[in-house]
Amino acid sequence: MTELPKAYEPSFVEEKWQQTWLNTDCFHADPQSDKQAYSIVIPPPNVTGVLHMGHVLNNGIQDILARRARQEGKEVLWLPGTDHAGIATQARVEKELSKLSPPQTRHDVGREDFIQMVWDWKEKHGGIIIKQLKRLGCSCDWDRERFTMDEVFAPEVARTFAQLFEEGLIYRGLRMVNWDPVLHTALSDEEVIMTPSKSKLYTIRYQLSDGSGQLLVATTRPETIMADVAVAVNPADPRFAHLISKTVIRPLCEAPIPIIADEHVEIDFGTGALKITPAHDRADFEIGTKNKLEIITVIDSNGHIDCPSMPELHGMERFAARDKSVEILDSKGLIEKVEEYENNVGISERSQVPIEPRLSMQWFLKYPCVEEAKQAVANGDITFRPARWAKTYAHWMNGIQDWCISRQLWWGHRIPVWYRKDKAAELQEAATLDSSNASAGDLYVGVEPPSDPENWVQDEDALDTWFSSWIWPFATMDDECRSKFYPTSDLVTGPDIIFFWVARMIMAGYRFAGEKPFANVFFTSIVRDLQGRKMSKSLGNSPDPLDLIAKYGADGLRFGLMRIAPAGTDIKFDEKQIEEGKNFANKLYNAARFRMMQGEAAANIEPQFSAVHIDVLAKLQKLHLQVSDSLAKYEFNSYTQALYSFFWNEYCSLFLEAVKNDLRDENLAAQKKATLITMDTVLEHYLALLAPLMPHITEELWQSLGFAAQHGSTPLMLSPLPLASSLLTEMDQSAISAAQTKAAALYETANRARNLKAEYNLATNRKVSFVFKPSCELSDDMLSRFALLAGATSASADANYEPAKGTPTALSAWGELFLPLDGLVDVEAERNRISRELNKMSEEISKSQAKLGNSGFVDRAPAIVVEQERARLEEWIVKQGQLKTMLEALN
RNA sequence: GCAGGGUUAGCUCAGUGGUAGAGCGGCUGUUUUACACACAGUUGGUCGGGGGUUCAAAUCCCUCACCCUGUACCA
Repeated sequence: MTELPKAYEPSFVEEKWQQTWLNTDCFHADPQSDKQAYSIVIPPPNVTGVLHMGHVLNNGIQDILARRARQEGKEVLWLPGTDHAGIATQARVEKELSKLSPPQTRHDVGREDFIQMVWDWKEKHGGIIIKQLKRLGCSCDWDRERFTMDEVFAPEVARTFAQLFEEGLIYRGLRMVNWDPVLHTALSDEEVIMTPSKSKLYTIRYQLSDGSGQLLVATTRPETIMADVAVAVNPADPRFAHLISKTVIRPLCEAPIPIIADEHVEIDFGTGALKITPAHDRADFEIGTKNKLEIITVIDSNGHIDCPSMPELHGMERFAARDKSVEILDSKGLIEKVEEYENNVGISERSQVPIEPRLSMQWFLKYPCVEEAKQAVANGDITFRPARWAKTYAHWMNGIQDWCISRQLWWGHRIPVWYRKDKAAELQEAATLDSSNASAGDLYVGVEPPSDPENWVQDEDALDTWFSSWIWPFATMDDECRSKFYPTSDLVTGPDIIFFWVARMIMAGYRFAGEKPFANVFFTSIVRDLQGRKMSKSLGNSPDPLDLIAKYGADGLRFGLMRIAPAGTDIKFDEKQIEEGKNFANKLYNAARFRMMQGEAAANIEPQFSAVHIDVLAKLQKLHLQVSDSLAKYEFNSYTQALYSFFWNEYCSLFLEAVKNDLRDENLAAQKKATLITMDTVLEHYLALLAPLMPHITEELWQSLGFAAQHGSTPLMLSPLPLASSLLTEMDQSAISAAQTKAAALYETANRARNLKAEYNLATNRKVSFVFKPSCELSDDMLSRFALLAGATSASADANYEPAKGTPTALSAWGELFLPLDGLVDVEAERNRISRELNKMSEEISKSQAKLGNSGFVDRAPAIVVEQERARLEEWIVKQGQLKTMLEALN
């Protein structure tokens, strides 16, 4: 007998197999293979990031897809890598600098040294997440790991820029952008989170220059008044028509400014008059441009007031300046009223501070291949799952705006643009720069620096991180790899980056690789805490997956999370679920251990199969179908659930309990052989079906149960999937169905017997005997399996059985069932029990009769449904008769 | 404002027109030689409210409420 611990200990086993897989190159993709290709590129996590629950879900799904594809005989590339994450990483290192004494900034260090520091930091702390992904068991081709700034990828980014520039799609210009005053950089619209916040709406009196009265203006930003260049009213507003083209006195930095007419002003909002501050508001900028108004800037890049002519405010932080300017206005008697007000404020995703709309010189991209990208999703060439995300995508694509791709950062891809030294100053002030300037020889744009670098000055800015990740699906591959594995098969990612990443990759794919980047996009759920909040570091509500792996094993974590991952809605994460994953692993381990304890079957004997053997094999065959079906529909929770319920309920609770005696009783050698063969078949198939989800424990058991040895030492992860069609080959369908019916009757009858025992308060292990007045032929085989399942010492069939008065009885698929208790039972109680059952039965019968008496039902319902109802009714009537007989026997 | 999703047992969730389900929890019993990370039994639901379609509605339609998530904004 094999000595094995009673409980499964995952950590040793998991790390052992992770090592083995890596050492034997199991995950390596061969572009020269003639097998069908299957490929996924990983959504590259931030190089400085650590694994969170979202990653576990995301990469768990990708691993299932990749491993299953290998089993199906495909050549699988799962391409891993990390993202340099410009802002996040730079901010991380700047934080370190600020901790020095005295605190330093990147400017103290200088560009080159600072970038070197980030690289050093990346070498030291980066890539933790890669180790964590390996610990999760991810079967990525680690030899092909890419980094968005490595020596292969970086030139591709520059090449992309250069090509788009030449096409005239990239230009530089003075535009209103989202400015982050803490990080000192522009942000794309997608990086700004509109957040409802409580603020105040101030109504301010602007005096007419001619002294004939005042104009009330409502604003939330009195600190920008010094930059007002006009007040606008709606031309259709009769209240103000007579004022248009008059002037009012700007209340701070006093000067006359015109009253203009513009349709953008809402008549019904506020006072109906809008102050125009082109330098500090997006809409005002447009109105200003349209009306050719001056642009006055009074807030600097730090978010401080820059207005020397207002010394009281000059240099103040913007929010302090707001209070101060209200104070000043109030002292002049210019505040009409102050109201509480809720409006949406744009918050920087990165620094969490309100962004400042600011006029600045930035690089922009007009997206390429927008139409193709739209069409691809609309016509199903690229499938989105769940499908509703296609609508979100279409909505964004229809309102698509030019992408601000420059960031005032040092860590990242530096913009590959050089200015002619003698013209640099002039060029950098130009309102618009594009390929026409390059053709004039003033600009150089290219992957390599110009050949005469001394004559050129490179642009200071870096590119938005997403400008590198949008080419990830093809720029990570060399030509050979691309010809085999591009376009990729599936992309698995979160819906939160549908615009940041997915949409942009589609456009880049069409533009640069001539084809869609992937055939399917699966959007995962978002993992939330039990209160429904998004998991975040600041809330501290995100469990560390590594802790969970330590506690429950990577397999347990994967299983538990996948089981609650619905397709389409968010997950509320509950650690209990992960514990169940661990319990399941333990169950599987013990079932395998049980098999190992039985040894091998005698060679010289014919196996004798019973209905329960055939039944479990038929259920296994069905499981094969459920698994392929669920995976084909990307329904990972139903895949997991099907695996769970087959193994725990069908195999362990029913089948194993019904066959245990075959293994114990030495007179049942033929049955034992059948049982061992069946156990081996089920386990072999089952481990393969489960392997994509729980790769470690299945690999371990594959080995210890001897399946690896039988297949020439092939590890499970490289073994082809056993076929459902290889099961029950020698039986026709009707024989299988007959066996299943027989097995179902056995299990159902055993349940009745257990219920009966419980009803009479007999402990599970109380030794009892059952007697049947059979309604069908009962073999000794079936009776002994029944006794085992029911926890009885014996069961017998006796057509002439005369029960003592009051003997507990039940109806079963096998006929009347008796539990003789030697007169221990109260006749009255038994009579009551049967009467209660009879009442229940009568209710069901009348309900069913009413239904069948309804012509609407009989005529319109599908024939099969009506038939079922009739059969049910018939069955109940028979049972009713039996119960009546039982009741009479008691009297 | 607009769009999408959700509301089913105490909890987490399945369930696309035909007798309301699973796991966990609760309660009762069992250390029966694979597993107490277990086994057996059992208790929990006007399927968010209202209306409609239908012989039949958790399921389809309308409406209301509440909760999410996007997205657009008026100072």
